[in-house]
Amino acid sequence: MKIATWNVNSLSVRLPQVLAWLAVNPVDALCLQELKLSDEKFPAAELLAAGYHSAFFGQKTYNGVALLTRLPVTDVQKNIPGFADEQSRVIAATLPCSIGGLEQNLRLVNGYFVNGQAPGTEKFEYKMRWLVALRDWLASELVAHERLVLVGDFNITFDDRDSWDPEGLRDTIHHTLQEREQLQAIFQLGLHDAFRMFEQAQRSFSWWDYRDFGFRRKRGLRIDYCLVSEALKAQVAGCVIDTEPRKNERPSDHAPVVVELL
DNA sequence: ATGACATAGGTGCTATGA
Repeated sequence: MKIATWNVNSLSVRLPQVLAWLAVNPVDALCLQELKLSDEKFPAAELLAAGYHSAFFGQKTYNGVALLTRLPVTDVQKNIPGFADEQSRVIAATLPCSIGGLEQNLRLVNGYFVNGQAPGTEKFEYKMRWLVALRDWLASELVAHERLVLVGDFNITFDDRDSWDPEGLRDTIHHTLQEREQLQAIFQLGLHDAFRMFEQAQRSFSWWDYRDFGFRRKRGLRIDYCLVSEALKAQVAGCVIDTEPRKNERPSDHAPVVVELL
């Protein structure tokens, strides 16, 4: 079974690219971030015609997340319970699947983590509060769901390998010790970075700035992740960043990341 | 360099992203 995550930076603009990508990469689940549209504008009919059910949590102009799945999901959760948030950043659901030869559901959590702008700003403080709330909620989710996959746009580089210029960008947004400590706290719940379970090329990134030919110059960040719980770790068969869509006309600035579970 | 490029909303420009 394959699960993918992709920050599409406007689903309205990127729908044709999403449909084209799914036609070539018929994953079991595609988790989207930055829909940038309200729920009434979500293209559920077009996706269903392409063979995908949708669970979505939109917002006008900003944010917005969705789960596109071959099979319908259950127990959909929108945002973090108990954490008042005007922004649509999390959607989670239970997905029927067959892993390790057993018919066992898994819990799929899709997050569009807060950007945070810069250390010292109100948005950075919001990012820290949001990360603490997410970690606390994930701890309880992991008690309820042994098999859990957390994917999304994390907006944090885990370590220096995840940045094209770790020295020059030290202590700037996506690179601060505070952000990395919060991400480590999430990993310490028993979640494993599927990408780093395998040998990967140097300068493997999932986002590149539109400006200054960032993609062509390999100046990017790895900020999009697929994490699996302890019970799923032995089932992870691979994890790749698909840079092909970044070569499209009018691309998203993010690339899809795909994890395979056997 | 509070820049660059892209998107939404709206129609000139601001807010936001990473």
